[in-house]
Amino acid sequence: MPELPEVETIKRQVAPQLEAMTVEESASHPSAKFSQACELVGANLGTMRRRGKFLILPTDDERELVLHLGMTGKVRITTQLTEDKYCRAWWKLRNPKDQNEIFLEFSDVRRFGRIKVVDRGRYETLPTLHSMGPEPFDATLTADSFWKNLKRSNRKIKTQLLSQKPIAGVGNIYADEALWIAKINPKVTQIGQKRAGHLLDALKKVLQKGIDNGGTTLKDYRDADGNKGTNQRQLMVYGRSGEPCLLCGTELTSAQIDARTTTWCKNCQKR
DNA sequence: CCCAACTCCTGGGCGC
DNA sequence: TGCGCCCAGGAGTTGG
Repeated sequence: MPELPEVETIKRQVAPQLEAMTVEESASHPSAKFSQACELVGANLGTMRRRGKFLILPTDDERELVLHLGMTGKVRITTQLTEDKYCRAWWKLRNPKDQNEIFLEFSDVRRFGRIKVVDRGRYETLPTLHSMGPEPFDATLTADSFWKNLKRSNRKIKTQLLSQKPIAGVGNIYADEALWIAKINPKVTQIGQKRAGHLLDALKKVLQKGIDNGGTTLKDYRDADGNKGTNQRQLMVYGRSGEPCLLCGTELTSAQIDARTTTWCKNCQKR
């Protein structure tokens, strides 16, 4: 499940190869989730950026290609179209300087991913992106602003983190890891200012470590070069239900919180 | 506006 | 070996 570190890793790999390329040809899966891909033909590409778990590729005609990898989405750049029954869209790109030709491919087994082409900055059709909270490493995100944003909702803290509103880019893995580090029970609905600060520190720490390790590969995730990340070796709680807490030895608990498997230590993360 | 419930998808793991 | 069942879960949609 690509979260911020996985999407950031992919962005860093492909952004330099796409810049200034011209879209010559495109094809996509017929589903409305992917079919807008073809609207990009004729455009010249700018610099890809990441916002939360979304990849955004601006064009010189004031539009943007918006990609979301969902659960099993993969992005790669090739010199020849890959034979792949799960390829949901591809774009043939030409470099106007040296006439070199490459393909940008979007593959997604489970089709939870999405491809949109929008006018620049117009994200009304992408509600999560439209109301996305601050980037974790943005200077405007402080312990105080984070705490004030969390206070506005009375939903469980785990649910709030996954909503993308208090902070962008956090998914199930990094949410559980950060809550464990900050010693916060995932079911609490309100936390104090000081604990909010600890949680923000923990989130930044686990996300930065995830980026440094090239992402977490549990099963499906691969970077744009087809390689696995190594952050799965660093996980403290995710996927370790029933195993001992690495801090106190207590058997880790797991339960569904708003239909998401959540793992935590009942001793270290008391209500 | 907020929120809860439901939906989308398919490979892989499991029990029998 | 193979069948049926269930699981993984981010974000869009819908209705209250």
